[in-house]
Amino acid sequence: MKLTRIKGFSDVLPGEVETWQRIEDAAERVFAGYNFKEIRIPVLEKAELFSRSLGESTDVIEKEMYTFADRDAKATLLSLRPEGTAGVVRAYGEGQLHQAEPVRKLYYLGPMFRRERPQKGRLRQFHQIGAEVFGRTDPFIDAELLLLLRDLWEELGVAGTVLEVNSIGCAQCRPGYRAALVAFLEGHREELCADCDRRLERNPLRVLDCKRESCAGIVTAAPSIRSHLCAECRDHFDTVLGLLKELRPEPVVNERLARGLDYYCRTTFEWKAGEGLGSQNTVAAGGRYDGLVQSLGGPPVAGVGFALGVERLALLLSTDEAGGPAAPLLYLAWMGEEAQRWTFALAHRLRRRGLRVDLEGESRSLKSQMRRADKLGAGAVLIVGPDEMTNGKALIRDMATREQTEVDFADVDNTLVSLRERADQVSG
RNA sequence: GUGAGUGUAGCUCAAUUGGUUAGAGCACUGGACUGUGGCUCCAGGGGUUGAGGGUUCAAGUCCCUUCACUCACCCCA
Repeated sequence: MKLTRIKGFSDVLPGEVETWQRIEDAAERVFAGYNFKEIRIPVLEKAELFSRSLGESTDVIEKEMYTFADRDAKATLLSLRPEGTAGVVRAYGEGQLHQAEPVRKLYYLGPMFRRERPQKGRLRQFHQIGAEVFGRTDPFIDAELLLLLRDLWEELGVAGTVLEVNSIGCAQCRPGYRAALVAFLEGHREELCADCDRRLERNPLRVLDCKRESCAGIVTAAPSIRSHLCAECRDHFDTVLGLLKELRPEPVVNERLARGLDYYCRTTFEWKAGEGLGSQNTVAAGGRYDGLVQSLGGPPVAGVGFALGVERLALLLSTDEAGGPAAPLLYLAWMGEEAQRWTFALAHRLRRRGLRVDLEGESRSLKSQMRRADKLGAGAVLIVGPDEMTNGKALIRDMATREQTEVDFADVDNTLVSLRERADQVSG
């Protein structure tokens, strides 16, 4: 093939797509139980929306966004969305959603785009399922989101995940902590790795979760975020932890858990996979972003949310490939042009009555048609050849029992429909 | 953006120190059974050995370039 997909963009082929459907179905069920409503937002937005919300100097903005000039006279810069929160926040403010009802629980799913080097669990077009809650400042909603995710894992049969939580403070207390942390790290500057030296300037909290042992050693002695939280932030975090007590597995407080995007405050969390994901092992992550809506020109309402990576979740599920139980297939085997035309019309009638039906388009031996029926997993095969056409009777073969019965053409439709209904009752 | 690894049939893999016409299993198609599936047996189709160049009497094999993929770093869901 000369025309191939572009790097980091992948096809989801039949066989794998069932896993995605399972994830999406489960997510929709769980969201419904928590009274979330779906929102659908554009894939393309003004570039400014993302630079204002994610932070000008984040890697996502600086080097990972697909940004290009529109064809209008002003050549407006547009970007393929690298994440979902900014767009949802924009829609919430623009649609004046807070006027009618300030508290909104929204979810979305769809493709996101970041031009990174692909690796396991990371593509340039990847898919997220996300949730955003507006107008709730209380810690109960933070906990509710985490319980929702836990329910989703349970619904999907995902095991071995670990929840890490932290509080990174608010606009009042974080600057103080940041200053204390920077002061501490400055004292160890020579011992830090080159990456951390850069982090110190750009996002000092990121030094805390450096993977290098040398840096991790230094960081153990660093000032603790928890001791720098203001009274309100500490109360909020303690309440969240208290509400999560019954969560299995119990969350791990990780004071070194930072966030890459600028808009987060207070509660942050990451849900990590135990095995099967390689180094990109965060399945879902999120946190609180109380000032974001207002900073984008919306009303002063609080926000909390998360996003989960569908590809990563699919990697965790693909091992136990329990495909959804599709309706049993009825296969129509025909021989001769007359029978072909007759079965073609029959197939259409049966499909309109809800049956799953298939048949060949070109003449093949009955043997090969039977082989195909078997391979396709047909529950029953209808056989019509020249003999049946002259007799006005068709053969129905039950593939499991190998029993065949003869049915008048006049009764074929109803017989097949009731056969299917009986099969549904047995399996359902 | 940085580093490492891997490219042979649709898939998983062979091919001796460089040596004839690049093989096998699975899958696919057909037949054994002129109108009946799973098992078995037989046969068949399918390859620019990722691409381009070089060395050599001779390259899947050695060298160079390039492309693709994979993993890790960075970053992040």
